[in-house]
Amino acid sequence: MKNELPSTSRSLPIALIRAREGVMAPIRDMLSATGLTEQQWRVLRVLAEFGPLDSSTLADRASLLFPSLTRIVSAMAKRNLITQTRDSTDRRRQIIEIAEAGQTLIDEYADEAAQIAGSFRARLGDENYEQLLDLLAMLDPAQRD
Amino acid sequence: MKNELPSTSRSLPIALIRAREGVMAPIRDMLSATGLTEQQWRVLRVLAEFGPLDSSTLADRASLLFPSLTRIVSAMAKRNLITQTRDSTDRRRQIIEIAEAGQTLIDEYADEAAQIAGSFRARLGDENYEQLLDLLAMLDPAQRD
DNA sequence: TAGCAATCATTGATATGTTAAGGACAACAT
DNA sequence: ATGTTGTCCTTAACATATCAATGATTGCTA
Repeated sequence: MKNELPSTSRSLPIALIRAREGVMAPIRDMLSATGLTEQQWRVLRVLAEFGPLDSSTLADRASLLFPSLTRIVSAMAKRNLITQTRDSTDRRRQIIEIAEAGQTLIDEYADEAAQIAGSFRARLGDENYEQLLDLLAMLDPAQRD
Repeated sequence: MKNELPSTSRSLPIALIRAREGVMAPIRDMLSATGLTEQQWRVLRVLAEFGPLDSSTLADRASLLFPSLTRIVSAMAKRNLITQTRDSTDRRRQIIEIAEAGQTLIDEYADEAAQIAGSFRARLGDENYEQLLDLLAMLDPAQRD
């Protein structure tokens, strides 16, 4: 039996890309005022929520690959948005913590970011929004079990 | 009234990224055997489905920005996967068409790609899968109206 | 305790995403 | 026919994604 490729208009990868474009557009508009990239914002968000983290955990929670994280963290440290500390018991590890300037940015833009998030929830409706998150989680390789 | 930022674990942008990772992983595994990138595969898929297209339409249907498309198309033309022709009536435009080698790749891997797509549909169930596509479409800026 | 494998992180190389600027052509008004 | 404006596409510049290779430590083991 032969499987037909779905039309690209009903292709899951393409639908995910387009949805992401739609969601990120207003966020990027907001971020352009901060000088932060989307990924840098994600790093700050995670650090603000969970406190100091080692690189592995941070990479995991911000959904960034290690090589990207290395470069992003290094750029953010130069701007004093975060601090990097070597773990004293295991010098391979690195602890990353949000710095004052980073926390200030978060505080300054949290409201606007929350409003953007809220606008998408409003567009879909609460129930659809929650279900979308649940369905997306089912595709997340980290949560498959 | 104050909006709270949602926890990153229930953040829509992050959920979209992770879902995309999960969906693309097996596709990338497949593509590694072809020497195609994910985007090149998408270009071939669109051209195979719709026939020869001008760059704008192709960019739109493959969800690629123009600068990316320029580079991708140029790389694919070098490998004779596609052909580029200047539009005779409007020399600004370019018509892009799948070439024999490109069509061969599509034919060769269509089954495997369809099976991967089918496995995600099976994981979510038909109904959930369709609803996911519908919800994602609601976030697509091109379909908002 | 010297050697080796495993872990954590960085670097390199190539492709793409993103924004801004530029180049070529077309359509239109004067 | 000329200049202006708009459209289609490319180039440039920078940041990120991805995979592969390498460096730096640690932990284990003979």
